Amino acid sequence: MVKKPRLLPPKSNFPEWFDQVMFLAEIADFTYPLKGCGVWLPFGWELRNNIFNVMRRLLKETGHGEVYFPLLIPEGIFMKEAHFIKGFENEVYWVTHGGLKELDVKLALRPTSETPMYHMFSKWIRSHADLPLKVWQLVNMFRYETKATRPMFRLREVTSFKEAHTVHATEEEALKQVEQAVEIYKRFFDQLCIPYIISKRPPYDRFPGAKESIAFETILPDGRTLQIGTVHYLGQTFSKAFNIKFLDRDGVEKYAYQTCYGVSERVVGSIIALHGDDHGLVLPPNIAPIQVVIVPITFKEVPGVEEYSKEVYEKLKNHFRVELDLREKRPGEKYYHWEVRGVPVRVEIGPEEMRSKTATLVRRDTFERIKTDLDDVVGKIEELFNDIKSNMENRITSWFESMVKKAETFLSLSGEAKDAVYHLIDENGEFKGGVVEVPICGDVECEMKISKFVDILGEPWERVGEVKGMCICGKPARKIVRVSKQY
RNA sequence: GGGGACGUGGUCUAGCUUGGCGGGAUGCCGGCCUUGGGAGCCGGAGGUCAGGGGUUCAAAUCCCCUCGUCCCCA
Repeated sequence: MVKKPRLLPPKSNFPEWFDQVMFLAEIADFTYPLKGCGVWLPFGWELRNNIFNVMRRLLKETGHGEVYFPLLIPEGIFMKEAHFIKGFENEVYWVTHGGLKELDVKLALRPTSETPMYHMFSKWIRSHADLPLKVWQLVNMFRYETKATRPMFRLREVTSFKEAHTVHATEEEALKQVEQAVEIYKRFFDQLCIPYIISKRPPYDRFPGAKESIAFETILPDGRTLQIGTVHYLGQTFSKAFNIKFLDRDGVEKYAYQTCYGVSERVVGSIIALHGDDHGLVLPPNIAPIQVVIVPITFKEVPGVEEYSKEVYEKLKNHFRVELDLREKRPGEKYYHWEVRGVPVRVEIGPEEMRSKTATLVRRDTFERIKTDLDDVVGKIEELFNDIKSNMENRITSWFESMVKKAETFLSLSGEAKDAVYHLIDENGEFKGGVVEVPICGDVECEMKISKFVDILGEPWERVGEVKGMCICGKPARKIVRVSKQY
């Protein structure tokens, strides 16, 4: 029997729960007195590093080199591409002073690194043999958000911005790279047990300067969608602005084709938000900072339990990230302590286990207790890790699929609610959450009408079959768009 | 851009109306007792009441300014 926790609000109260769990699980401290900025705490930072190491591995496997570019960008470089300037003019921090002296050239704090990178790319690239160029970095970036900021999800200092940038000789190659980027992100989110949909953003919602923008979205427990990754095909927009040219085999100098793709600490927030429960975090074992915790249950009149728990620790320490909790606290308090931190497996060691040379394993995801012989404990935990991961996947996937619905039509022009709106809004007009796939004719005016009610995510990236149904305007539909409410 | 609310030990908060010893909860430290789901008891540390100025015999409290945070509307 598992008791209900007292200190953490129930997850059904998601905003409160999220803020509290960040604090109680020692992920981050957002009491720093600056809007949109927070402090990563050791446990949270380790979780963040484990998550981005999954990405690091994937990018290395696919031939991306890790780099570091400066945070400060001279104004002249920042201002080279018109779409880009326009897209970021409202949210750039500018450094204007060095000490007391006003700077001759003001400096932007990067809101993303296209401009400094592409300035350097134009120096590095001379011939087709220099291509493709594929680099990435994990850095902080700054955006002067004017809307309400939220820990992990909308920040003024994004501390963990993974941005990859590639340069190619041909459009065909660059488009192939876009597909590879999508594949990399799929594998990344799969390994983190984050469910997603992939949508092609409509032209008016593309990254500034991009020819195509593809977005990964997940759905948070309150039903709103959260963009967790983007892949952009840039064409020659930036190569022309930054003069990224190469001499091709045919002796002709040509502008290169580019792509870029990014994710941020929103993935950390998503894992916390999607898998957590009333007891706190539930983490996939592969990224959990502590994978196994051993809690000895000692009695004054029964000596030897602590020694036995150390024996168990020695058995496990070379296989897992293990913590042996010898603090002088009662077992119950320790259970709550490690549960809120999402430790996947707890090992309880008391007099009974000591006598029988066994261990009691408790799964974080289901609280199920499993007894095992000490000799089998390593294999049993490995087995449990697999079970936990697939259980987490299964239960989040079935929830997620139930949140993505298909509609036959949107709503009539008179404003009368029809199919699609019923899926998103209840009888009282309250947002129910989720995503609806709706057939539309493809005229921008119709999309504009729809976007007065909901946010348009774009068309599904995956091939869709024959499109049926009717657009808001009454004409037969020719494509599908996904709509929702976004963060 | 416009409007509103708030700022008190680490965290949360009472006190402000009507000026008069800054109190509690939680967390932290020490001790006793205990340990199979946050137990209990005793003791203790911890404060620039956001900052500055003003009114007053006296300001967390009233007035002004600044800073910061949150919320609502465009």
